Amino acid sequence: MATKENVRSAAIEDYSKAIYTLESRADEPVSTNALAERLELTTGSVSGMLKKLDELGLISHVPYRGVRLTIEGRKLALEVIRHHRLLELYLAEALHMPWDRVHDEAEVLEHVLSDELEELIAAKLGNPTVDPHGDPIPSADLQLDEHPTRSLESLVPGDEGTFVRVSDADPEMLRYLSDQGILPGGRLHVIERQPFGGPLLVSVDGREHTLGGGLLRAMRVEFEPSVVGEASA
Amino acid sequence: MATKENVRSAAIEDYSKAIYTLESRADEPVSTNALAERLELTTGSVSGMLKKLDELGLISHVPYRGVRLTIEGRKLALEVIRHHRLLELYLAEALHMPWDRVHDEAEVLEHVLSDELEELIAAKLGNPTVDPHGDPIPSADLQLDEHPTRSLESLVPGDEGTFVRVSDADPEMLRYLSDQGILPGGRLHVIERQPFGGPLLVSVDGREHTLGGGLLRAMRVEFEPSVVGEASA
DNA sequence: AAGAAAGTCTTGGCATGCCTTATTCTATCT
DNA sequence: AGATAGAATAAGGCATGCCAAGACTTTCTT
Repeated sequence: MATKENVRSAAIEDYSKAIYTLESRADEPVSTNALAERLELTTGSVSGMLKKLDELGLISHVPYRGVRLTIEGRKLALEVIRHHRLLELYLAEALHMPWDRVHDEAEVLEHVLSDELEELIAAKLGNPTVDPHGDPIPSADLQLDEHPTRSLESLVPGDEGTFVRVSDADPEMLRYLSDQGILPGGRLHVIERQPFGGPLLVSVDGREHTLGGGLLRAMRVEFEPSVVGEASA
Repeated sequence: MATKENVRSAAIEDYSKAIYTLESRADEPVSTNALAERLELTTGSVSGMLKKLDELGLISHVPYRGVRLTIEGRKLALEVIRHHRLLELYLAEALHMPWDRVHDEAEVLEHVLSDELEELIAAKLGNPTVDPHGDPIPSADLQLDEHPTRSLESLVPGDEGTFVRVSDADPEMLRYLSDQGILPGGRLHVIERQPFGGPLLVSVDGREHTLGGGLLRAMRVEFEPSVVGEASA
């Protein structure tokens, strides 16, 4: 209840964003530890900051049990995520910054983007709904629609869909993908799967590639409404 | 000598920038008081910060005598000024932000602009040399060429030149000028001058205007090489 | 199911950066 | 020399981070 409006700082925004993503991965309270790992801080620091965020009304924190965002907190997180993804797209589209570098840049700019500039950018881009990595951009009123997607890890031979999304966390990975000409929007068929979590042989837009390791976890495809492929092993 | 490289913060950059502009107004050391006023801080804060800037090798500070930027300090100041003016121009040109608002926005962004983004923006703009208010933009290697200009305050009837520059400090003033269609690049003739520091009757691009008060101090004109008007009263 | 070990979280003390106010010092003007 | 304006210092606050010590919880063992 004691929501103090307009208390923001880069740190507070980063915490909110991190809690948001961790919380939506598995819908359960986020642990201090998980947060510390994600933010690359010590648990001590996180613990102290959580107390403050709670006082600010952005989270509800049950000691030793984890935190959840309040409505206010979620709003803040989505604002920052909107900033981030709009900026990523803007940097890529308008300034032709390579997509493996937009993330780090946006990470800083997201905290200083004014509402006015946000609007100008969104308008310039035609109110886009996804960023260069395929991540959905929250709308101006902070609605976020996540399409259901599946990571390549869960696919089996014969599955076929559109490569729509890839984690923006690892620039190397992004650079590799664009070098290979594998880009969101590409049509993807699974040809063969090696056993024991081995690589996947796929074709993307007609060209064959062998993808393994972290790539399988980072890349996600969307199936068409009708064709719902089924995983088993 | 004890220049610690890469120590930057928004505060440090703001101090450097402020010292740079105050120092170049009248070529003499900048007083703690003058700085405090410009930065809207107490002299106590400024005094402490100057000690630190001195230790960082950005200024040389003679207690009770004022400060001057070192080579390093000047470099930092010019970098920030370059950022600021490039951003102002970019916001105005590429995003059509009204020119009375670009200043405040740039004031924040200037501190977080990466070298890479700076380059992309400069390239996009075609390596421009002046910002929307006519302030010169330091080049990539931090050369700044200030053309000699004269404020309207010093003009007399008959003088004629090009309106090239206006202070970006006051949004109201900028809004007023653009409402009147008075924009940098305009051809300006002085028709009449009221006595006792009164207003000036001028024509800009053929339209007559009466300009007085702060406007006369904020607006500057450039004379053509040959036509050097002379002031007297 | 009790107790110990392992894992997780909080607390408290400390550091840094930058600000404020109150006080003291210096320089200069008369 | 004394008044006064300007400048420096001291002491304290807030935000955010760190580390180390201790408290709590979960899990493992028997």
